[in-house]
Amino acid sequence: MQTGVPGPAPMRCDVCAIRHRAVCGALSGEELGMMNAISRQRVLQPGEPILSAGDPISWFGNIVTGAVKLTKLLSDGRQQIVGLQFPPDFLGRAFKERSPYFAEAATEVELCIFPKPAFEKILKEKPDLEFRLFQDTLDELDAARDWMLLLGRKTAAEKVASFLHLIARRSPMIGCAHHNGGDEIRFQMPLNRSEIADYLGLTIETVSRQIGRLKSDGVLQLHATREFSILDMDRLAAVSGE
Amino acid sequence: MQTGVPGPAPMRCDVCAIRHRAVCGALSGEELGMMNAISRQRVLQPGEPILSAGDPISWFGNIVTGAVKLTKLLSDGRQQIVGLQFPPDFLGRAFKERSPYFAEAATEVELCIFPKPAFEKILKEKPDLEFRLFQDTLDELDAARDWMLLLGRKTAAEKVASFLHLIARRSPMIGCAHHNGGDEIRFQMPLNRSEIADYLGLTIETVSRQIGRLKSDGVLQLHATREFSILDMDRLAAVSGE
DNA sequence: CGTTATGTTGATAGCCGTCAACATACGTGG
DNA sequence: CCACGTATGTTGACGGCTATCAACATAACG
Repeated sequence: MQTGVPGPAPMRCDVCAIRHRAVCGALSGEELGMMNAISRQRVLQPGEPILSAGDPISWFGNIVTGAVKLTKLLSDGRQQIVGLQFPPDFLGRAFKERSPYFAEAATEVELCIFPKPAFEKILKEKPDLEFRLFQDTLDELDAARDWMLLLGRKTAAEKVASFLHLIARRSPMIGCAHHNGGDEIRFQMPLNRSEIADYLGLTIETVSRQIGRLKSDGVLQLHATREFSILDMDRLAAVSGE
Repeated sequence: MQTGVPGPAPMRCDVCAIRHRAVCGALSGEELGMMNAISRQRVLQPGEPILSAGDPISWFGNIVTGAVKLTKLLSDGRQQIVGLQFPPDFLGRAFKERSPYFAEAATEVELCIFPKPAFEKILKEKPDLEFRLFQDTLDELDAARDWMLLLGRKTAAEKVASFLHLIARRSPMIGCAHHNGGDEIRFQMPLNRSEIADYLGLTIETVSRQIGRLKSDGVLQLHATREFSILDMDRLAAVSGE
């Protein structure tokens, strides 16, 4: 049980839900003790900023629960979400002084954070940790390229379907899945309509209309604005283009 | 001087144009000898395929000269260029059995290639090399996210201006810059109109029209369809959105 | 010089953005 | 608990940007 008091707690890592899936999975017992010593828990509310573009980076972190969005802005305010991260993703741009994007809590978020210098020291001493981060970065790059295909070439209908398919598939890992006995996939949407639009390069109105169309087509059901049930996963996949 | 005969040539690396800027820059003399021993030169013609999505990856490479495009396809043939690589970029998806994208020569390309197993062996033994690749991957991820902003939120005019600005800025490094005495930036476009369209998420007609508009606005001049001079770099930057 | 690939320009259509009105959910304080 | 205000989401009408279709021009190449 945790104390609720911030600061290092003895062997907090032992009960950590993402212990093995996060980058920490690359560390052995002793090394984990070092991480435990320098790490702290932090809870963020929806909309709370984590990093601002151009900000000096002073710490890194793992997402324990919740969803974090990475955004970029044009000077006139147009916005694009360039990354959406969930447990057990690593947060922060290593080896760079300043963040190239904004990071913001989309839902309530629990982070396990560690100071940049201390983490970079461990990184230098533990090649396995660096290797793990490298792997994760390669996977992120693959995901970014998949998204470039979506942004550049898919229609609004395909974009929305692709996004819902993505969230539905990953909902158990994300921690937003709801089960109601049947085998339909039910989850709570971690983003509001405006954020979905910013992720897909669309407007809120178009997102709303496309969700409405999928609803009237019987592909999904809305229990509340953010409570989705996918009734026909195959059809959702078919509509998503690929 | 090279012999033209494929296969390892004694100390080819010593005269390599990208020796210090490529990942090889992380290697010392002895290690470079190992790379030299396993590497071969390969020349590709424009349009020649390098990797197909889903293909088993059997080798990696550095781009010595030319431009390589990474593309992804939807099942109905829609295409998106998800990466554009120039000297001294590294080519290939490390730690994955199969390529997540197609790679194809855009111009004539000189590669320095090495077998995957041999390279991965050196990678395991030389943390500096892995670190260098990691850095490059992080930079690629940053670039991919910049492009996501362009694809999702920029207008056709801004997309074309951004792209021309990118090529103009990097033309010296890319090796397509032409100097004609004055300080105007002149270069040979490494992509044809269709490829530019696939990079920007547009059609060839829209690309052509936007280039035409920049021409009649006095921002640039066309000496041939692929010979550009940027007359007003500041205005090009201004039109590109950011 | 003919043939094909590449690029340009014009006319038209449609998808999606914009503007606007309305609906619903949420929170706060009376 | 209800009244009110605000934030979020939906729906409709309309317009503009960009895709599509088509014709033509230019370049590349044998």
